[in-house]
Amino acid sequence: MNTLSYGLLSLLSHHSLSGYDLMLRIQPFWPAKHSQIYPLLAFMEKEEQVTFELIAQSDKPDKKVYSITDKGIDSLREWLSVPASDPVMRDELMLKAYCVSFVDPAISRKLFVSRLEHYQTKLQRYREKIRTVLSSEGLTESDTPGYRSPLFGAYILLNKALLTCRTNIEWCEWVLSVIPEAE
Amino acid sequence: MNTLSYGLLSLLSHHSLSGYDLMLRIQPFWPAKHSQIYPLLAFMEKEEQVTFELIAQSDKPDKKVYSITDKGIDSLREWLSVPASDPVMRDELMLKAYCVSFVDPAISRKLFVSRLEHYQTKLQRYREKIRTVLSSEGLTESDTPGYRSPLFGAYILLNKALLTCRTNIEWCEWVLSVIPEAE
DNA sequence: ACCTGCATGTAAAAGGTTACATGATTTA
DNA sequence: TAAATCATGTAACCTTTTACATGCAGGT
Repeated sequence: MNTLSYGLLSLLSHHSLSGYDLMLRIQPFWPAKHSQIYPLLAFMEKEEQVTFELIAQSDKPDKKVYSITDKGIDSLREWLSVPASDPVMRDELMLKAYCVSFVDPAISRKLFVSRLEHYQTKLQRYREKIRTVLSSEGLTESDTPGYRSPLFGAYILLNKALLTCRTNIEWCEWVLSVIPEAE
Repeated sequence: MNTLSYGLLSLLSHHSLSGYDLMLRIQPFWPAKHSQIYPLLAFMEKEEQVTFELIAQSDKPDKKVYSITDKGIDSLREWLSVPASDPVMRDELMLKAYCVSFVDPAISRKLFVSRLEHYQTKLQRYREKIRTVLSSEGLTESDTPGYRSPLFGAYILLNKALLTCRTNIEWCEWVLSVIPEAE
């Protein structure tokens, strides 16, 4: 049971999901490929942290829908009561930023322009997401789901994503303002 | 030559450094242990991206001080002209945040309080760092190093670190304000 | 016809962490 | 006296990515 497996339990604590859906949903918080998820789920099932039900589908391939067990909920509670380990961030742009002076400003600008676009696209997606999540429970954008609401976790995470995106956009724009257009 | 090796070249483009120093300096941007750095440096030396000089020390252990070669500078320029890959962030707290409703608010609060303290400590360190970096070239806090200044990279990175720290502090404080003190 | 999405899996390779190994000096 | 810092290295282990493998449905 590593961090990723607790992440899967965390997602399953709200809804039952297929391995494929789990893979898609965990991306923003803990990037992982299906090749990592599927064997982990098999292991977690053996450990009785999750169970699955085979769902036959006619239009799409059949799927295994996983649910958290009572034992899984216990694991989750225990995991929540120990402090979270430090975040790990690896960003190639930070390594490049340190030595941008070695190339022409036009080349440097491209790096930050494409990153800026990346964050602008993400911001759009998060904005839409927060609307759909809130409206799913009949809430508007000025409402805050209460602590015991099943939406609470998603809500605070989406707020974090929005704040982070905006900060990154701000930084990219500032960097572009201090790199000359040409020399 | 993977991303970490370019990161080492990036650091070496400014100063010659020992493996130990490289390990310490790359931490904020691309966490890596010495056990990963030393074999990589040996490989990079074989590839003629770097050279090293054995420096005997009396008070401390002897060290290998690495320098970037002309071939290394060429690699760096080429690497800078291709777009940076997407950043990868893995934060256990994000996984926990999604299911905090499963435990008592007091337990949840602890998670965010300790993370808040973590970022406050980091903010202090970055504030000191930016002062020492700027004053090393006789600049004050209102000055911005020019694009071709050897300080430019460090300066934009420290600004990013400050912005990110402040955003994270803001978010932790907000989360603590929406988690009840007790139920 | 070809690509994308849905859906599951395995195998090999690369990347990263922890542990083992050594040893002097300084600080608590 | 115990721990931390400086300094380098290897070996074992775990995590993550890439590639291999299959197959149907729907859109361009």
